[in-house]
Amino acid sequence: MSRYEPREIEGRWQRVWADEGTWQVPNPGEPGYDESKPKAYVLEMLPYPSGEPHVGHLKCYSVGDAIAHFRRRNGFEVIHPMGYDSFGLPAENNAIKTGVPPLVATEKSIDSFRRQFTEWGISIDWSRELATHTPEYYRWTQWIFLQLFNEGLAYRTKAPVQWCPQDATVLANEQVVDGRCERCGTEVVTRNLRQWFFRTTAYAEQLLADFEKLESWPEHVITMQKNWIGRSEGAEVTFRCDEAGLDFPVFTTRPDTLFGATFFVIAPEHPELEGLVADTETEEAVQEYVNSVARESVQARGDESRPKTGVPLGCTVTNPVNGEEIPMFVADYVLMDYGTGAVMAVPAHDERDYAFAEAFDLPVRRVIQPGPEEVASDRGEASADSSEAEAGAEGDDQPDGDSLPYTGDGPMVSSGRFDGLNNREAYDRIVEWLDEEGRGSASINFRLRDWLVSRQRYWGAPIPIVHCPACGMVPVPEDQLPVVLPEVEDYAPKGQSPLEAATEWVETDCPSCGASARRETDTMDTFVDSSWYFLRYLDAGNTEMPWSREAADHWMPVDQYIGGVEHAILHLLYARFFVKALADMGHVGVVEPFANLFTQGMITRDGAKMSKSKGNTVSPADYVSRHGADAARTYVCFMGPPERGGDWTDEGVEGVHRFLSRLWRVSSELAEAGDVTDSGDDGAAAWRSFGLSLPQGVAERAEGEARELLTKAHWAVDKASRDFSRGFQFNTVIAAVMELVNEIYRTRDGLITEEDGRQCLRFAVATAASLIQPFSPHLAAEVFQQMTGDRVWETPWPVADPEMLRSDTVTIVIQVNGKVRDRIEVGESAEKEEILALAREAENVARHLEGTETVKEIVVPGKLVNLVVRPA
RNA sequence: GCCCGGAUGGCGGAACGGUAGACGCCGCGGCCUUAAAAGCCGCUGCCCCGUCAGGGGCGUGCGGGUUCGAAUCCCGCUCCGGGCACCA
Repeated sequence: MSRYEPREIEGRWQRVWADEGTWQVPNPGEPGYDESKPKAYVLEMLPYPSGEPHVGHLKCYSVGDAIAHFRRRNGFEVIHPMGYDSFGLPAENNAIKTGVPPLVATEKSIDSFRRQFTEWGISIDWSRELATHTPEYYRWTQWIFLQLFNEGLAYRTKAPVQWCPQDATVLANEQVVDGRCERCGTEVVTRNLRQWFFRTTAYAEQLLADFEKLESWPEHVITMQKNWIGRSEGAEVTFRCDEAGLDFPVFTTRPDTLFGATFFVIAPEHPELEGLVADTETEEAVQEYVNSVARESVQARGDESRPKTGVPLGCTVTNPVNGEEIPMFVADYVLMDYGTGAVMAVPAHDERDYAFAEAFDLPVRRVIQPGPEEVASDRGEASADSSEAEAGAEGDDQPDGDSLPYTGDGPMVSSGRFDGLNNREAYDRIVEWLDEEGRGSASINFRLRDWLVSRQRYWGAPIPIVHCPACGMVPVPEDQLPVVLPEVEDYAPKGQSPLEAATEWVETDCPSCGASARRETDTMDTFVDSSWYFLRYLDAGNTEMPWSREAADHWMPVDQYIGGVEHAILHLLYARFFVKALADMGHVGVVEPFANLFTQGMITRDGAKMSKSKGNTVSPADYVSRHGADAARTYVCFMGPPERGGDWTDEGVEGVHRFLSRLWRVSSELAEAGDVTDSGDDGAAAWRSFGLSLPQGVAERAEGEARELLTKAHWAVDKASRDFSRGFQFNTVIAAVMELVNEIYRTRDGLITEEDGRQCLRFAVATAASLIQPFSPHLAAEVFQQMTGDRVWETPWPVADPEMLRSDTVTIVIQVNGKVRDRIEVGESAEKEEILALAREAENVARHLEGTETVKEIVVPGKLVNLVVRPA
């Protein structure tokens, strides 16, 4: 007998699918679209094409493809496209190192990705393929930029920004991790530069609120985004500096501690700082301090544990609640880009202010006493009496609950007419009072900042703006798009865009007045490209617009999005922002792009993340050529729950290959044993119409092993269907099919010799093929055709017959005092009394009941009996 | 520090509060073969009693609790992984 040759089988079916365009789905209204079916948009995050695909890609697209197949066979019209996120730094850095232009390296890599996706047999609608580096695509990226610009959602401004010295470009906040560049790990520094931003903060509230509109996202991804957006409620309060004639608003989440403010701190980047100290004796010291802070890396400055530093400014502000003059400082623990860049310092009730007060020997004034619970917990009777409070605050012999800084709740002290009130109540009252007095108001602050989108790099979409000496910033007219990325000689980053060197391209005429003007030379962050690609798939060939509203209305939102958790914040947040902005402009009808999100876990090797430097990488191509795509794909889905990671082992792939070989072998053996047409045309017809059924009479006649095999097949269908829907438990779906194949082998010898037995075997084998199809589509197609003459991908997902899931007898476990002592077989509908009687008779049970009296009898029908006894 | 995950045989992992360890890997034994590979069949949590048949005990990171019954629920920890963090 011949053996399982995956390469041969896989190539053959791949050709069928390519020739017939099996996975192509037109848009509604076009020929071939089935309006009667519900739609499903199944999408995996598009790959960044660099070199060859790795196992992470294999897993992502294997998982996504399984979902796509499952949806198709459950009656959905499934759109499942593919593209490439092909602008980006790695290709550019590679160009600098090797001299190979980014375009050349990128397109070579795309070819490799496309070839491998085909060899893996991923069911992709190639008619919708896109690559973000092509002018056909980035024309529309530029178009969206202009829409945002016209809406005031894209703007250019000078601001302190994060600069990566290695990549010589600015970075978005989201691209700075622990003060280092997300890409290259270099410590970033702060620079004051004129840059382009998208106004993501305009959607901060909606980005939070619309989590409600999602169907199913992993909870931890939502949490991460919520933390990133970082909404906090509080109040904005104005402190006035009379000497300078300036008002300093601050944001505080604790207006209830206003009376405890004993000093005031502003950030080194604060715009008023320079003027405030100009021509004073503190000017020099302040200047020196500001310079030293500017030299520090973002990481060093972010270190919470190091001692507080700062410089007094020699002037004061007035606390609006009590008229006190409190001294001003500049200190780097106050950040310019959160709140207003200035804080009121309440050392008694804030860790950082306390540390600063200690370092600079500043007064600490307690304004909240420990609440009742705290008092109870530290046996000292801390006086809640407001008149005595002052004494307790400065004492250095305080017991536990009284220690400062105190961040809990309790009654107010030293707070004028708010004394005695609980601080939570005082919070509202103080805000009300501030509002009435015009010295402050309730306010909400977000951690989220606007998205810095300009980059001083080459390999990205040019920003479609022209700078005219007369007209200022002029958008390139839509009919002149795309602004094509020019070729340059030198990609090396020099702190300004390499596009500056393309003088012929840079020098242009103002679209507005015709005078000579210069093009914007910064390019866009590549996250801009990937923030809308899922819309372009819907109408990929459209040359009039980025997508038609009808196409978007039909297919959006993405029903199932699949990708790595590493994009939990950046990509997903940006894409959500884009869709909200586009919705407000009327270009799409949904406000959330991804209704359901699935994040797959990372595959490791020898317990470690794969990397070229560790030499533990796995090349999918090697395994595909050795064991076949089906084995590699099925293995990554079998390793464990797909949302969790897993460690790659060669033995594991071989095990799956063995399982697939067994299925193939029994199939070809059966094909030889009897012609499919033996079961008549109605055999194949039955598959088409019922999904899963046998020729007339066979099931009814089946007994013994034949019956057991049919039962197992229906059990597998039921189990697989349930686990598929239950959070994509692919590992147990595959295990169920393995069990079925094992049962086929157990019963094979007895059944293969006669016609009915062969029918049952054929049924079981076809069922196994049908169930494994989402993971091993080639082998499934081969086996299913051998068994039924039909095409498995055109066959509905099978449904188990409830009659076949029932068995006549059930095993009842008998416990005595919770310990399993025996098992009995009883009729399916046995009565409680009958079961109990049989249970007591069971040999081993009877022994354990000797010399005892029964206290309680628990009977779980069809499952177990627990006899609770005690010595008589 | 705060917020999420996770911990089950030699390994990856299964188990609506009801037979812990499905399925796979590794290992061991048998069959086939001149031999090997491949394949097929079987065994495989740990310990103890028994010649066998079989029986008993222990066991899901640790300590408590709820329950007839807990890997699963509750309380308190430990360790590992991830995210956020001078955010006022």
